[in-house]
Amino acid sequence: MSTELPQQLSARRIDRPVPLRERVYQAMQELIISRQLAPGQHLVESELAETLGVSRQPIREALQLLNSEGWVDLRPGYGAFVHAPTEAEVDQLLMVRSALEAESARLAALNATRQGILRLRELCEEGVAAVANDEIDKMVTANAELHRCVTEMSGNQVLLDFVSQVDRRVRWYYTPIARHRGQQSWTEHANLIGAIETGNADEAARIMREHTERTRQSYLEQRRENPEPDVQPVQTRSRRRRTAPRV
Amino acid sequence: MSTELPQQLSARRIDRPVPLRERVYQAMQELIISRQLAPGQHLVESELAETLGVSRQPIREALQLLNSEGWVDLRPGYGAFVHAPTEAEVDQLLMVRSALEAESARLAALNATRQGILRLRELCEEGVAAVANDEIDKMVTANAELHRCVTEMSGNQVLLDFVSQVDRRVRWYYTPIARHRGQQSWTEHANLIGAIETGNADEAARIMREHTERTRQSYLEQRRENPEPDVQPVQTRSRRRRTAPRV
DNA sequence: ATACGGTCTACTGTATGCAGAAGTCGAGAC
DNA sequence: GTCTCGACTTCTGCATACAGTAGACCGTAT
Repeated sequence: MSTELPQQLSARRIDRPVPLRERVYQAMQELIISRQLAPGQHLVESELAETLGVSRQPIREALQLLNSEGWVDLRPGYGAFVHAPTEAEVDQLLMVRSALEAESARLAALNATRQGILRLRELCEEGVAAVANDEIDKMVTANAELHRCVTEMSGNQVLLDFVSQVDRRVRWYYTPIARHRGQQSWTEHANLIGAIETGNADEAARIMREHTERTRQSYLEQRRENPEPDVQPVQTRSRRRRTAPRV
Repeated sequence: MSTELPQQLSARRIDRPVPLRERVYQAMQELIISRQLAPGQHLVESELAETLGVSRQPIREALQLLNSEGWVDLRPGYGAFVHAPTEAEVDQLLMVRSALEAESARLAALNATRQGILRLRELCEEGVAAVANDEIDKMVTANAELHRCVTEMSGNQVLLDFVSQVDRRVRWYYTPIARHRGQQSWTEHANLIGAIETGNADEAARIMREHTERTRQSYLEQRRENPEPDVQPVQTRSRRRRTAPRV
């Protein structure tokens, strides 16, 4: 081997064009999270295809994926519908999140690195600052980042996959009412980081558990105050009428 | 409404024909679990289509699903490959399982019903009997059933979904070396049931945690004895040669 | 031989076509 | 007016067709 290409391997392998199904998946997830596609809504493949400018094939594949992650329900023979979570389901999902996040914290305490701790402290400061300035978006972002960082520090890739998936759905359900519970949340984060830093696994897990459990309680309270604000009965099959309704 | 149909609603709604993609999914999962499709193997869509007697479309949809659950890896532009778990990944998956199963036990203890306990005891007896008679299959089945039963008793449907998914994969990875650890396992199960019956949530969670943790340790030991028995390097792209190789 | 380059083929990604199912609308019977 | 029945429409599920690409094979030059 005399012809060796310069060691610029950082040039990164050539980027395969991202498959359409991926981009459709991303796009539709956005549409669902942003409520442009309402829960319960019937997703007609041909409409989506036209809207996104692709054929039905990538749409169908994206729908499969969205279905398997709980964003849409695929009813054989009837098509896809945006998933409409029940109150009980959200609660259950938050419980699962609790368990997984607690485990993350436990493992993170065992695998903590100096850089990791520093990063956590940074994020914590960002969060506190965001609360002080009442910047909701930054708050949410810092919170998500911090939790993700903890899970990454667990060193468990499989766990990271699961938690990411659960968290995305939690954010979808929960974000509309998230702004509360800002102050206390970041004190808890600080305690958590302390426990992780000192390698106190059980303590870290306990704190994380209580932390996420409080989030769940907060959700339940919110729900009790304005119960099921948008509980349109899932229309069994919302066909478009053949002729436009008279105006 | 004078014409009311007899109250035989138990007749159950008409059964839509199960979509092909579902059956393909089932079939392929079987093929993977039974090792007829080896880890790392390239799954050519047209071959599968011909083998199963359907077109590529349902195959592709099934592959999407299998991919999202970690059974196959979809490499854009290169096709589908049976997932080849690394040792680390299996370990990590077993950790996640531990956390989720422990949570199941905790919740089960809080929601225990008389019937549930009875069913658990039944399964436990079956398991003990299977061990006594050295019936591997029955052992595995009873074990799976028992764990599933516990998760069902948790009353958390979301949790049940996750645990089921994780358990299926664990069984795929782990079954070949499962037979060990029979005896002690069922004593632990008995203790677990006791804790659930008395509603001792923390105790139930602790027992389940240690129980599954021991399973993980057992896995690690097995691996240490015969490390990576079938670690064929994943062929990057096993094309079929144009002309059959000369015999 | 060994290296290089062109052609060719197998495979994926995407689009289109077709059949069947299920709801909708309207006309006719009562 | 209300009910019933049948044609129509729209949608999904599945199959097929087409294009682009990446590797395999093979001849040629060195």
